[in-house]
Amino acid sequence: MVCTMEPTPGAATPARLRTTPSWLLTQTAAHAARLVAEGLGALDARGYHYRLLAALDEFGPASQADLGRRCGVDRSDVVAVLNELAAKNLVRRSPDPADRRRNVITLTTAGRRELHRMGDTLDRVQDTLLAPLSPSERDELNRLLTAVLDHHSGR
Amino acid sequence: MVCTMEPTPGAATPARLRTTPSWLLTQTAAHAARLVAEGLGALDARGYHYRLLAALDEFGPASQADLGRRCGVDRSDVVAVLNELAAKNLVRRSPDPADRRRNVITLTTAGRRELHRMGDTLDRVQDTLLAPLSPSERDELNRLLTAVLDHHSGR
DNA sequence: ATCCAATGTTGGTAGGGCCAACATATCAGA
DNA sequence: TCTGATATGTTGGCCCTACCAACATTGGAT
Repeated sequence: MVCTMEPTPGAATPARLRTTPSWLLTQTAAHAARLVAEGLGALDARGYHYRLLAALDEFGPASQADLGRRCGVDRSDVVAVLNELAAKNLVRRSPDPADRRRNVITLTTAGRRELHRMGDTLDRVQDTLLAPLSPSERDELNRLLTAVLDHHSGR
Repeated sequence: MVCTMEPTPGAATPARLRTTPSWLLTQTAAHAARLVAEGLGALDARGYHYRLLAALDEFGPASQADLGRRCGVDRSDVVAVLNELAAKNLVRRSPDPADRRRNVITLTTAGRRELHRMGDTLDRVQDTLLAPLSPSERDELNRLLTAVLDHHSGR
């Protein structure tokens, strides 16, 4: 879905906007989000799902709070996403014997399989997104964005 | 207020995410949006308000449909934002004698003044956002984002 | 014991980005 | 000139990401 409400061709966008980094960033991100939504949507998933599955795959079983911290997802949102993932048997949620406050979230085999499928479609999405950039330009973009991101994070 | 639900320091973010352009983009954009919201919020405004005012200032009076097309804002959202701007006397909405379907939206003196105030705070926001980048890096980022944006737009 | 911190949950909120439908008005072609 | 396709302003609604507040339960530290 999403047909993007971007400035329509034929109607010039104000220069004040075109030259503002925050505008460039949010507009480009909107395109990225749209493409990601389309890609993951075909797999009946959203960005949040991929994030959590990726963290589970890379770091192994974890508590919900850990997952949220790693992926930048609020605790309350983690709950909802995990409910959905668990309903599809992509993860298992079991109480942590060592700390009864926690749940241990484990990636299932089906979950790992889905993760890979999502990863593949996301790879294609990146390519579509960055189509106009050369490999070195893509690297440079990644570098700059990472710098900004690191700066505004805990570091 | 938005305190950003970013990956918490101490908890590593999955490499799969850290190296994915679309993730870098949306996360950075989230920071940008947060900073913009804080800045404009202090002036009791939002991004949409700035966009429309900027277009009016740069291109003069326009119809609502034109404004929406120029700024990438849906017609229905333009209505709401214009209601708010008109309530504050920042714009005037009058029927177009030449085409009775349209309204002619005009920037008022107060509107132009507010626009400048917003522009000033947004300038500061850009500086905060891009703090870790050198001037040439900022230019490069702008260039790359513009390329991606142009590619995915009407061109 | 006590108090503070962390965890999982529920239930909101806000902004940006859309869509469908409608009445009214315009315009181009038959 | 009649007519069907289009454009415009409006209303009402939906979704996703990003948060926040509050609460009960469980751990930890003192």
